[in-house]
Amino acid sequence: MCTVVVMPMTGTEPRWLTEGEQSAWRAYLAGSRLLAHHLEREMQRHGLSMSDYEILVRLSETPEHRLRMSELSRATLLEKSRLSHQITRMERDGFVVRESCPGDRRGQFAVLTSFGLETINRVAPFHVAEVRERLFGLLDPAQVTALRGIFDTVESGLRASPACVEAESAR
Amino acid sequence: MCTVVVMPMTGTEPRWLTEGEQSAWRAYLAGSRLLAHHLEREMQRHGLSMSDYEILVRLSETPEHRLRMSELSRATLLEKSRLSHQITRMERDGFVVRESCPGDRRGQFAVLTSFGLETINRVAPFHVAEVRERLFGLLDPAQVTALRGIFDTVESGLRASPACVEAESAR
DNA sequence: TAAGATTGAACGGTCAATCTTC
DNA sequence: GAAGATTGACCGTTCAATCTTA
Repeated sequence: MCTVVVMPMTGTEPRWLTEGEQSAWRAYLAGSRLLAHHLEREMQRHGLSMSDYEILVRLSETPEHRLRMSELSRATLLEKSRLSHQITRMERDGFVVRESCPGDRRGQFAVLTSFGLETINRVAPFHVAEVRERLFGLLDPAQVTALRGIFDTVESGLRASPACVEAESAR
Repeated sequence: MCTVVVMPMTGTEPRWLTEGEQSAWRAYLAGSRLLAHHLEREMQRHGLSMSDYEILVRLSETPEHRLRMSELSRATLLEKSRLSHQITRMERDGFVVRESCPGDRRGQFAVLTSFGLETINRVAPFHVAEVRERLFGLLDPAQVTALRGIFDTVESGLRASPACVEAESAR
């Protein structure tokens, strides 16, 4: 919940949210927060954070099981310094290794280890089951379609904005 | 993005997400993450974090501009130890003060200061404008309704689950 | 000079332990 | 013993500075 009061709309540029928008906003904030916390806690039962998991997924989806740090940063929306710390921890835990990049000596690859691959293959079904149990299993097809439409729109809007281009530079 | 691959459904208990679910899930993860980061950054331009903001809102909505720590914890879904640290910082910054509770000597109130009230009144319109620009201004009425329905459902589902009752104890 | 990437310090969140009062 | 709340240590994220190669 992050807005103050409901007020009547005054024209083409309303300063407040309508009642419907306000209740939608509060539902979104509460629901998405609870869902994120829940998935994080469930993931911890397998010894992973959601960041760990997402990186394992991204790497496992590439043919060579490897991705440049900068590409991984863009794919996951993680700031590059955060990703660097993250990969350091995952290297310590045996999920990935770093390899230098032949064509560009500034570049580094994050490469999935066989242990990392085993881990993602083992854990993924549990995670999918959670997403199904807590989200898609509760929604009808129209809601699934709406969910996609809403957040595709939000994403496009933000990617087109100057503020986002600015934030790109950190990735 | 947090699921592995798309596979055909096998019966009543599908182990994977359908293509439609998968694309909805990825859109949600990307869009909600970008939106949260954007709102956080915009809020920082006013010298507040989103947590600061939410607490100021909650306190400003009560008649006496005060709330017990435990109530505030439940309202914001913040773990009680996190809330305690948070209020310590906000007290340092002059937004709130702590007051002991007459009827229950274990209890503490977080109380909005006049500076805190001025701050929320000043900042709220900017925040509402951002939520409008980045979310509701891009959606049609049916999408707003769907957003509420989806996350009300998610919230109800999680609140009813044993895992959530367990997490309650930290609040 | 810009791009790719890393580093360390500071900050915020989490966890377990603690303290007081009911 | 349980409820309300706090504390300090640890861990992850952010920010600014840095380093290397293009």
